[in-house]
Amino acid sequence: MNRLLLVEDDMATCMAISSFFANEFEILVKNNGFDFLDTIKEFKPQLVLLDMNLPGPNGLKLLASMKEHLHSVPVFMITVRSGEEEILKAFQLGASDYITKPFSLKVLEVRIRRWMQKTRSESVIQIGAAVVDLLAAKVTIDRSKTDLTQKEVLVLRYLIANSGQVLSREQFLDYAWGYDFEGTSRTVDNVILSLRKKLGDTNDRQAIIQSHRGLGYSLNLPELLK
Amino acid sequence: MNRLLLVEDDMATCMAISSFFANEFEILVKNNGFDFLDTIKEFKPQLVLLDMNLPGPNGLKLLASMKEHLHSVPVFMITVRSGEEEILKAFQLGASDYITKPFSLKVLEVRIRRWMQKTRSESVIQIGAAVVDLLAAKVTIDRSKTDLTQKEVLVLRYLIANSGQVLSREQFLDYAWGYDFEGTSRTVDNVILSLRKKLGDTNDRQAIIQSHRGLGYSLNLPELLK
DNA sequence: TTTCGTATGACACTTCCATGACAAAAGGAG
DNA sequence: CTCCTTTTGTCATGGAAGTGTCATACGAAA
Repeated sequence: MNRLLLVEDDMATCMAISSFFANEFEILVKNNGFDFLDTIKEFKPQLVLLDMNLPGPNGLKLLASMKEHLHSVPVFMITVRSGEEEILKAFQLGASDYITKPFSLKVLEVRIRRWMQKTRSESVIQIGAAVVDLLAAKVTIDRSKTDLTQKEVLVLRYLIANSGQVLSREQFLDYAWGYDFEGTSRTVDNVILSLRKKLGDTNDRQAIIQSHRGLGYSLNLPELLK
Repeated sequence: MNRLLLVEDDMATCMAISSFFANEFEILVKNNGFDFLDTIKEFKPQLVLLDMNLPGPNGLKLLASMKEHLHSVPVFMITVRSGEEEILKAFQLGASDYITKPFSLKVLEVRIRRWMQKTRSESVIQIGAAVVDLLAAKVTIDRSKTDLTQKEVLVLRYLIANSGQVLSREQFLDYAWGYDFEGTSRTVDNVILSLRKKLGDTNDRQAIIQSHRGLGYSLNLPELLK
């Protein structure tokens, strides 16, 4: 699950955001700007929501100090003020987006998702006729539940995380078995096989887990955005 | 110079934007949504600013129809209305950003700049009428999708990586088959043949994959992304 | 022990693609 | 322009490699 660092001192906003995204992201809330860099290094968030007005160093200062060292982590600035100067400054310092209060949580969600380049990172996701809960390792299809084994969860998570892309058997082995594993390609095939069974997949041209001869497998969700 | 397509019926906004960006971008202004797709195909903008309220088809419709064919061009929606539904819809349809009037021209500028820097590293490429996704091993042309085989992916990747250059059959064989492969030249030809079919290519003077007698093949992209 | 997860091998089946044959096109020489 | 050669376009086909699937063996956990 993706990690989200929220740095915000207004309790109402904190509560709103963290409860709204609770199922989607692992959220760490900080109420001030102290120890900002250390927090990021430890928590390793995929994205940071950063308030402008904070006790301690203010948002722009934090952004500046952070972008010196950790260039790759995207930062969304959040603020009640929306002065042009400040917005420009924020973008100039490397902010990825700039959200003005009050804002819609749903809109914030799509902006975050778009930036993470992941359309779905929920733990519960619909795959064809099946509803998959990766955390609980369960598949529900037509009201009947099936458990997923460890390997099945790993393989499926990898498929979902890279949905649409063709993944080679080597990649699966590296991800789910470890780099030192000396397995045959049959090993991956069999996990795919059982996944297909549990997902009620068909293995034809409309298959959700598609085979690509000589390349690997890919997960093709029917309608990515409905 | 980067090209910017502005589709907007309010003259004041048009004037403001086009004069502000005159030195930075080559701007084409359209006052309505007619001939939208054709305009894009001819003008080949790096980015589109699209108003929601237009004479003719409205902004969301245009966005939807466009994203079916031209994935790679980022679109910023511009509007006076800012209903949550509409914003969500726009993002779901593939909008890259959503700007609410009135807006600061300078802020618009940094948002545009930031997005132009971001779009360079995409795995989805437009080749003629086809949209190619090498990671997904897939070609979309007129809404119908075709899978690419292993050899097709390799050859096409090599063509794209060296687009514009003439590549000999030997080079293809070395890259996609391996140095020790003892194949005939027909082997490469057949892959090129099937690629042309899947890409909807013509094999004439305007062909995208061009033959060079005695030399090899080259990929000629119409200078959309360089 | 029994049970479950997992890895491996066997076998049938499917698909790709290398090959060769021939047609079509391009280029060069006369 | 015409003929001839060389190169390329295109198709059919057989073989071989990749894959689906099942049965089985092993080990860990209950």
